[in-house]
Amino acid sequence: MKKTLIVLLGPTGVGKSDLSIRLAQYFDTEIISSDSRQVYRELSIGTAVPPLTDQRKVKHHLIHSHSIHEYYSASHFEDDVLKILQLLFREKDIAVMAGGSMLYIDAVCNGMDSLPDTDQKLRTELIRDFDEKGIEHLRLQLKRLDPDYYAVVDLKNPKRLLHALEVCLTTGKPYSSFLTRPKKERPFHIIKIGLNLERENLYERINRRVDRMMEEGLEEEARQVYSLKHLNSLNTVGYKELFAFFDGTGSKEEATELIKRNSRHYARRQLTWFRRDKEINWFRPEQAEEVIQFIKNQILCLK
RNA sequence: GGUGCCAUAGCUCAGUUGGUAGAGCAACGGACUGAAAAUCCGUGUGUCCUUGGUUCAAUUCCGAGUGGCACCA
Repeated sequence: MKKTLIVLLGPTGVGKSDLSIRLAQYFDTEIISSDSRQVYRELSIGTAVPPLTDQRKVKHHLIHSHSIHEYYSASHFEDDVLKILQLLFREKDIAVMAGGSMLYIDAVCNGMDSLPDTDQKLRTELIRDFDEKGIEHLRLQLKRLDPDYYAVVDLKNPKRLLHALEVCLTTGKPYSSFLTRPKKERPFHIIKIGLNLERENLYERINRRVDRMMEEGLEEEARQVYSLKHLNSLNTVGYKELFAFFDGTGSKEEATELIKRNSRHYARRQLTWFRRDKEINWFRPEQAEEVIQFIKNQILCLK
């Protein structure tokens, strides 16, 4: 029988973690976190890592599995998850993946085109070029090296330009030549469950959760990694705002409000992304019974 | 009780020498292929407190009312 991956997704703070434990317990399986920041072992409070009591109930994967010093990406995540699933599916028919990192989820469900590893030195050089000469310099280079991608890329988005240039310069081939995007076939079924709430309720939950994080000591957690604030892994809601406070830019209260706002913005971006995916079956967070029933029916159909 | 000031977007406020209005923040929509909790693009959502008057025309000027603030009693 073909195995099944249950993908539980939704905006930040909607209640994915709680339901993921219910599902994993019900289907007697384990949870893979699809969260781009929970992988870092130095971060816990600000990334809303499930409490140890929950982690003891059900085995979790890809939580605290890496260091903020490591270079990690959606593609690494894809590899990691596929490896974990391969092992897990030897014993279980079902696995649960829960989290809200859109690109990471996509990497697992559809795959990413394989690209060469990026050279950190080249990236640093390109960023310096960008800082010194401006975005127009990046555009001109890309126009020459990859006119096809130049025609479709967001020319105002430095990250897109930088990454395409990196690939062009390391391989000597246009970046767009790697973007074949064949949706990769997975050796398992995927059932996507989306959780959502009315916007107002969602925002209230997010705001309350940020207050709770502050009570639990987010400030101290951020202070411990403050000296590393330049790391990409720390360009993260909940930390960057506190770093600004430590730098003397604004008060603690202002930082807290910014964390709330940026979390709300993040939730909106997640919903924009998810809205496009017609494979998602939407539920409310309290509909655990309905979700379980739905999954059971789906699995019957898939047999 | 008296005097003065204020009332415009969800909030803080600007403005219209009378021709139905615009900033910041908030909010909302979108993009997204190895940095993605990142990065980037877009959108004004309004009984201009109520009510009389003047006027071709009032959010704007005048009167009254209501509410708020300050000062004086």
